[in-house]
Amino acid sequence: MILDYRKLAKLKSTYVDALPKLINPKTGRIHSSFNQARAATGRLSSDNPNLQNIPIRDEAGRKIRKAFEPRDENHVLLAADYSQIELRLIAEISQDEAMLDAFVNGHDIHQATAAGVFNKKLDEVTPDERRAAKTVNFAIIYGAGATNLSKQLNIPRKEATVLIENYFKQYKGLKKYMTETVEFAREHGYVLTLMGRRRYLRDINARNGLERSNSERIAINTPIQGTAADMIKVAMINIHRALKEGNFKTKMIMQVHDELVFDIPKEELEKVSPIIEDLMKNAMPQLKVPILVGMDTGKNWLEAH
DNA sequence: AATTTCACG
DNA sequence: ACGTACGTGAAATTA
Repeated sequence: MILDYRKLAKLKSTYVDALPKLINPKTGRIHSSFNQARAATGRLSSDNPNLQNIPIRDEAGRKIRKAFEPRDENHVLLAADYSQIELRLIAEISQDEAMLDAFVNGHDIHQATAAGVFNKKLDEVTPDERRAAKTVNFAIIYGAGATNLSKQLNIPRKEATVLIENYFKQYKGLKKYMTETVEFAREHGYVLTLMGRRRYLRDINARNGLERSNSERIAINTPIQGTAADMIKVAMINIHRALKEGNFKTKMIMQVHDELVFDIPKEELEKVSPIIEDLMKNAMPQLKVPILVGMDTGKNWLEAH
């Protein structure tokens, strides 16, 4: 009951009460800031208000997302998302054969991972196994250990250890990438995204084991999260230019890490949406791994997903 | 002013 | 032997 209460109190104080106060009387809209040099990985952040943490995961929160609408009834919102961008990029960066293969062949990556770690054929994977494999995929990106994974999956630590072992048997290239990235960081004191942006890691050679471990996880995660950030930034620049050069009235109004949101006059939709899709997919055209973009429109932000 | 909690990717 | 999942921002609570 306390948790239920807090869930609603959070939504009320952070969104329902706060957002209407931030509507600019001249424009009738909320004008937040997107900070370009704040997040250590190269992501954007958003504040005043933060538009990158508008609820979506549960029913009460979805009602808040519904309140975000296009400027008028002649416009629609379009949301364009990169599909599993960080997993695709770890496959690309590590050049792991099995993971690249899964993406190239258009497999469901979580299902493919489940088949590997549970020693099953693709079509024999159960929904629970797929869910567990999804958690493992994300745990790996963040450098989680067996203790954490066991808590996430509500299983004994030993079983989590086995899952991780099977995972790296399946994706040997990922293991290699992680080891080599930490070695690179120890030697140079920084790590790199695919586009060459650096993040320095002061504690990578710390004598304090916890500090060192923290830095090692950052070393593993930053090239992935940071490359995804680089990619969407390139896409945003190219899209902005294309909208300008085409004299479109479409406005790019939000970015949420792997998603762009546009306010589009209905009559422009047919012309503009393939341009957006193309420029998002091809922001980094030299990659082996396929990059997919999902797109949807609606009369509010919830419907556009 | 610092910490905790919780919203998102 | 133990223990550690990455990146944010806002509101409420505690010091």
